[in-house]
Amino acid sequence: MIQSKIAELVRDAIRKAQEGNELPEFEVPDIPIERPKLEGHGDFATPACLQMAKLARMAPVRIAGVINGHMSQADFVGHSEAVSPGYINFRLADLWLAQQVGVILEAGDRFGNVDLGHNSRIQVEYVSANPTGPLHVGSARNAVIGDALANVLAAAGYDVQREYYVNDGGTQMGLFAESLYARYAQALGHDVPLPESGYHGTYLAEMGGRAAREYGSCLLNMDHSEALKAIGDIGLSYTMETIKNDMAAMGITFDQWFSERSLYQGGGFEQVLNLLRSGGFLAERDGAVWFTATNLGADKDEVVIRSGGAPGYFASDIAYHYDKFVERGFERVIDVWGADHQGHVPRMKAMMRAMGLDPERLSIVLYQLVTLKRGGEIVRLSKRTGEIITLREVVEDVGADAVRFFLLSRSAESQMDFDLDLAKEQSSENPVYYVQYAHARICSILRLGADRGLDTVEGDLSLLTHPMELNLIRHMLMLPEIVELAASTLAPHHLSSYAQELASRFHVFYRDCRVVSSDPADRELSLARLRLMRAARLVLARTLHLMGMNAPEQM
RNA sequence: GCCCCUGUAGCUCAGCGGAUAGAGCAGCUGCCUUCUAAGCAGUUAGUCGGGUGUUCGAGUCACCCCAGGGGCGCCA
Repeated sequence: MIQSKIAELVRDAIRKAQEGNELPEFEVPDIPIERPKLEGHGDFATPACLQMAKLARMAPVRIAGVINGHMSQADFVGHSEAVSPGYINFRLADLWLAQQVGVILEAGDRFGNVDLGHNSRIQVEYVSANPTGPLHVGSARNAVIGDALANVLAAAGYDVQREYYVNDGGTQMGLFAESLYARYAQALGHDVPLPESGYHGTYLAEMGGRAAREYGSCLLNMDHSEALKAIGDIGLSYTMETIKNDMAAMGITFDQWFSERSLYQGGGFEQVLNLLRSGGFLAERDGAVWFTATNLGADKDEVVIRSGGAPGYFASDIAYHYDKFVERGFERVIDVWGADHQGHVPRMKAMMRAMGLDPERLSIVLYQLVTLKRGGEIVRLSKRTGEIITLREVVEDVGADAVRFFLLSRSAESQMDFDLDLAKEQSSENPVYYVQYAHARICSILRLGADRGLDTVEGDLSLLTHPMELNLIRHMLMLPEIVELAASTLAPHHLSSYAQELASRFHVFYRDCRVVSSDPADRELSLARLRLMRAARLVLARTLHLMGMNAPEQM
């Protein structure tokens, strides 16, 4: 990346200054290259001289002046200057910038890629909501963050696998089966009450009716535990069907749907237990088997096998992560969790240590829960009581792209309100359309160019000298930095502000620069600008796709 | 009580230890005979919750306090 090339120039200049005795000898520290906030400060700047003042026993400005005096020429640097209080500012060369349009076009869909991952295998596990009903809106943030993260990591050079963990075992699943059985029996005219703590949503009554239609009364004659097992599997297939559809409505597809039950089907679970036991990480207490996480830095121990003999959820988590790292060999795993599970994180890290794995290989991205509102009123959600707003409703109401953009425009750790009424009202004012509109406008220009028989390949890029052309190109070139930032900090929200700024620079360009001109004298400039448009479209579309959004050709 | 996250413009939020803290929305004022006005330009607006430190330099790091959210189950 260009930053490292600039740092190299600076290091080189320092060395020359030292050889010429204009600077004293000292160990040269790392040279930070940053993006100045103010446009007047150039494209890049280094505050290195501020840090070197002590080492050199000179005023920072003087150091900067000396170093800048020894700066070598480079095709990408148009100008560098030393300024008070001791910065060296760099401005990219206009011609070099213009030529980058060709570089972007050549890279095509790969523009923006960086090699952080060296093709190492990484898994992103997200959504993973209990299969006890349709997805509710709360899962939307998880889905959007996880999916964009997976996209960004792929762009950053990782071999990414997307996974949904299906909690098809455990207590909640049992309750679900009992509740559905009641609804099924009711649909057939039998007065079977819903369990006290069961699921009361209306969707369950519909599922009961469907089961009654599809399977008749045959389950009623079965042994009750057999019938529960059967209705549970039927319900599971129903919910997985809707969950997959809901995800598809958001444009999300998983590489694997991993069944919790499958963890107990081979001998894998016993193997992991033995591993922990032989490491001395298990203890019996009150008839249950505990994972002694407190010995590994966590604040609490955790039950693995309940006193009734059934494995607890943490047992599944252990076996599941063992499977991820050891059986399937992922080098890194990212779990996307709601903040209501944050207390669980230290035990997960402890588990990694107990299994002899570097805890750094497991990253848990926590996002704060979204407070749903309707006309300013907080909407409480619970699948059990049936108070539920489904993800599908919201997607159909507000639109998948708007939901994605909104949820990606804030960092995961920020709490946010999602007012469903407001989202609908504002949808025409939503920034999502601002960005997509820019893309549609570019497409419109390209269409006109094609109509006039102008090609988009031959243009002479050196004709791109207008400040707004260069302003646009400057920002297009930042995509790789954004990908690197988002991937290394696991924070895909950086994409949305980048997209907005990119769209803004295009709109300003559009105002000032006519692309397809009817004046024959402008033909060469038109061709050059059409190439620019093709590159701009590429970068904008790539950014939208990284966010999981569509890049419409018309609006 | 203990642990985690958050507190930045009227509202919703960006902001990798660096220069004069930004955007969108809302408000006000202008701009369509030429590639989409879902656009552009101008304008109003901040003790960065409060305090003390660390540093050449703090919205950013540390500690304390205040406020909001979440967690502290043989639920997941």
